[in-house]
Amino acid sequence: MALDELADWRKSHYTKDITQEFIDKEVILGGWVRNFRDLGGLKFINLQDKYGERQITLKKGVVSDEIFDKAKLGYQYCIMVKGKVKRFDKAPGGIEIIPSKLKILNKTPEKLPIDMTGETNSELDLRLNNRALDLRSLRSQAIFEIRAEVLKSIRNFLLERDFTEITTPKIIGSATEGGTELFPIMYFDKEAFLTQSAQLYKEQLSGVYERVFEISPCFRAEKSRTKRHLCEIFTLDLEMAFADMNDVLKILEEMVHNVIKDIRKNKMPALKILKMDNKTIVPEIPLPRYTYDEILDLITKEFKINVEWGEDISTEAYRKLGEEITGYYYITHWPMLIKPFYIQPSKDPKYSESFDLQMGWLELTSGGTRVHNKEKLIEALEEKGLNPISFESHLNAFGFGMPPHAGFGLGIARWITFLCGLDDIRESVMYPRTPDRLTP
RNA sequence: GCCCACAUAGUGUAGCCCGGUCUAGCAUUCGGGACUGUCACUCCUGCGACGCGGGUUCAAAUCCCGCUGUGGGCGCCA
Repeated sequence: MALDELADWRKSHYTKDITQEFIDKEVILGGWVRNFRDLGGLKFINLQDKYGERQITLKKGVVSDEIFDKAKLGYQYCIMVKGKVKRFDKAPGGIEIIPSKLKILNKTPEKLPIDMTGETNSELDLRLNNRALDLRSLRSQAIFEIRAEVLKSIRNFLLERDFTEITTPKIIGSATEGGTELFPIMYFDKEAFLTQSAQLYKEQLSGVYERVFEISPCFRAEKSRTKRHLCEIFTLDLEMAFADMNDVLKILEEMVHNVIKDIRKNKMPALKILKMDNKTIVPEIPLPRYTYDEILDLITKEFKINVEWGEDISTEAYRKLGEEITGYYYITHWPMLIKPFYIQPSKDPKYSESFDLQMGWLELTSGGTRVHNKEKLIEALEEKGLNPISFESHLNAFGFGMPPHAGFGLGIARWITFLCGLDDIRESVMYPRTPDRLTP
């Protein structure tokens, strides 16, 4: 059977728009077949679009024979329907569409590569191989609706508080910031790298726009094969001038509080689909604060896990911590030894004005007060064994009245993973990049 | 990078330990049929699989080796 042309048909509404006020009105809906049931003289189509679904009902004798016979549909066929909105109490939402015309715009193979019925759970790797299809599933729709709400809520929250959204280069010339491995690329005839963070640029811009944030990708060339690491990550980077760590702690916990409040207010159906409506709850603020020393005490004395002072906390210890402290909490004042050069040391220089925001066993955010004095920054670079010459252009910005500033970086995907109760970070990214996956 | 595990129809699984009874079971998808209020419709019926290569054995989905793929843990992680 030949497919139909779009021709002059245009969608009049999305499924979510069709409310009781539309009764007896004609609408044109378009989308995909989520479910099709043939009862003989009666057929039901669940048409889904980007927002939800509506039931299309075809009763023999009520709709034309032509359209009734045409309605032989498979999962995820792309269709458009012109029809009248009718009230019917037994229909989902009390509303159904009685079609006068049906267009089949595209078909699918008889057997789809992943389960779209909700009957079985296809493996994540298989789902990712067929991601454009998988993203239409109820579950994926819910995850990305929540992600969209998170991003919207973050932007609203920050813009209302005089933050300026910035964009900084993702292609950089030197790989000297330290820490993680970078992806080298060719920039015409020069070697260049994909950026590991917006750190240096956002600091510079805090000396211009005072309060700045950026939501953008960063790249980590680490062959980390875990359920919480990606090679291309999306981070919220925030920096505030005329502020220190305490101001950042406050604004971050307010933001977390607000975002979850917005999700519960606007995305409750999505939370319910993910069975997180009782788990993703608004945390009380201020969030609990522990110092690194207090956490270390707990780990070594209560959990009997050996972590030396000045070491990072092992995965094993974090997992145990997550069992003990289930919600969001801060760990502050990390040893200067394991923090990057731009972090401000505390009064006792063994410690630093730094913090992590944890959710259970997962690290969500790192941040702190930054060094804003050029001479001290040069000293700090040298102490970390880095060459100030290669930071010349960055240091340059610190010569023109750089204000005291503080900030943080937050892993968006990790947060989505936690908010949606997912098992694997890959599920919270539309097209995740891992050491083993470069397509789709 | 290191260690461990797993691989059965389109999808998800049972069988493997203890070789023969497996002509490989089940659910769903898919094909055919019945059905005018379903919503995971129901019922009848049919098609469809042991990752690849080698070995042991009278006999291999089952035991052994290699390869490939996947999963998990650790490490790395501004």
